[in-house]
Amino acid sequence: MAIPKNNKDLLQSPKGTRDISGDDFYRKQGFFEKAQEICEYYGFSGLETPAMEYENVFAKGVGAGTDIIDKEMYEIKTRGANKLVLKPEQTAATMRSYIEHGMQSQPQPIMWYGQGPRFRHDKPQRGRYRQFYQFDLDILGSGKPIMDTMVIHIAYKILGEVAGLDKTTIRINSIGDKDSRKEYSKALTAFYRKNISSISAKDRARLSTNPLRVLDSKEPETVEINKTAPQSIEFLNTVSKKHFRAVLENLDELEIPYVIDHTLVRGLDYYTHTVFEFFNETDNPDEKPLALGGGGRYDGLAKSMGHNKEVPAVGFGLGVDRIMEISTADLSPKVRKSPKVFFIQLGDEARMKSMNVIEELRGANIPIQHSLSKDGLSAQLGIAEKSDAPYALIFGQKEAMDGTAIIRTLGERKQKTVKIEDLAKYIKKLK
RNA sequence: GUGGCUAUGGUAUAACGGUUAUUACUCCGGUUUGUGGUACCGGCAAUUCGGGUUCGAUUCCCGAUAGUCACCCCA
Repeated sequence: MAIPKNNKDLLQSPKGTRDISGDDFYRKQGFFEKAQEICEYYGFSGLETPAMEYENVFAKGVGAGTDIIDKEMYEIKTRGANKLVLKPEQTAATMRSYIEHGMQSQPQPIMWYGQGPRFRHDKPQRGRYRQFYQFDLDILGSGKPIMDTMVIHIAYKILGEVAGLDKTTIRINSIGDKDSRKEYSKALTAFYRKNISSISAKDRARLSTNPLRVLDSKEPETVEINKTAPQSIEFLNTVSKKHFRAVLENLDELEIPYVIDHTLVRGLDYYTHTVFEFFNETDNPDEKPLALGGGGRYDGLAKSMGHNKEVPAVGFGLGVDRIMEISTADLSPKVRKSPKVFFIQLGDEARMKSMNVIEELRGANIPIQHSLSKDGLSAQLGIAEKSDAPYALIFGQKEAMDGTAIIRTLGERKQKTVKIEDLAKYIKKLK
C-alpha cells in the first residue's frame, strides 16, 4: 500500500499481481505438494508448459467470442513477427504439448497434472488476480466416462482432503458430443430468435457468436427467459446420453454429491459432454460463493487447434489463490521443518567457526535456527525463547577453544556440555 | 471495461481547516561486554501521487494510482 514518493510508477507490483511470501508462500507450496501426492497415487505425472504461447494456441483452441480471448489476453511485445501471449488458461497449452510431442503414440491415456501462473487482464477483486495460480489435471487420449468421473473425484478429494473444504458443491451438466452440441446450439438460437425482444442487446450480440453463452447471461431479462429455454440434455443423442449417465452413475457409486445445472455450459468453445464447476458454500450470506474450479471434457479441442485427429480428453483447473483464501487446513510443505536447536554463538572466534558446526548439524539432518547476525548471550537467548526450538546450542569463546558446545534445554533451563564430534549424535537422541 | 466506497509509519489506529501528526504492536539498540519470557530507557518509521479552494489542507473539491464491492466474467 505504501508507495514510495519518487518512484510511484516503478516500485510497486503491477495491478492485480502481488508478492507471495511468508505463510502464503509456504501454503501455496504445501497445497501443491499434497495435491501432487494424490495425483501421483492415481498415476498422473507432472507437466509444466511455458508461461507464454503463440497466440494461435488459444485463439484457435479456446475460440473467439469468449471474454478470455477477446479481451483478457496479454500480448507480449517481441522482436519477431509471431504473436506471443501470456497463457490465460492451461488446457489449450496442455493439448499443444500433447500434439507437439506426438503423445498419441504413447500408451494412452496421458495423465498430467501441474500448477502455475495464468494471466488474464481482468479487473482485480477479491480472489481475482491478473496473475493467478491454477492447479490443473488432464487426461488425454481416452473418451471413457470413467475418466470424467476420476477427474471430478480427484478434484473433490483435493478440495476436501487437502484444503479441508467440506462444503463443496459440484454443479454438473452435459452438452453432448459435437452433433448434440450442434443440434442444441441450433435449437437455442431458434428459441432466442423467437424471443428476441425479451433478451438484452448484449445477449443479442452473443447469439451470433456463441448462443450457448447466452444461457450463462446474468442480464435480468435473459435470466427470466432462460427458465423456459431448451435444456442441453434434451438434445443429447444416444451416445452422449449414455456417456453422461455413466458419469453420473460413477459419481453415485463414489458417493460424490452433485447438482445437475442446466444453465451450466461454460463459455469455452472446446467443451463437449461433461462440464462441471466447484463452488464453496459459505455460511454468511454476505459472501457469494466463489467458483473454486471447473472443467470438463474437451474432445473437440485437438481438431479445432488444427490437429488431424480427435483427441478425447477431460480435465479440470482449480483456483489456488481462492482455495488458499478460504482454506484453514495445515498446508505446510515438507521443506518447512520446525527447528530443533537454536544456534547461539559468542565472540569472534566462535562466530567464525559457527558455520562449520552448523554444517555438521545439517549433515546429520538436524533442523536449526540461528542468530549469527547478533551479539550478546541474553539477546540471543531471548530470540531462542521466542522461536519454536526446544533446545539452544551455545557456542562461545571457551567452547570454540575446547571443541565443545553447550546444549541447553530451553524449557527447563538445564544445560550440558558436549564434544563437537558427539554433537549430532547427542542431539539426535534428544526428544 | 462500467459504477459505488476507501486510502495516515511495516501493521493497527488518533487528529472542530491551524498539533513538533496521536497511540499501540512489530523492528533496531541499550539497562557494567557469558545465561532468557517480564520491566525500564532510547531509536527507526506515515498523511499514496498531482492539481485546486484557503492566510493556512491529513481534513474540502477535482484528477491520477491502488485496494475493495457490485456488474461483467471466471479460477
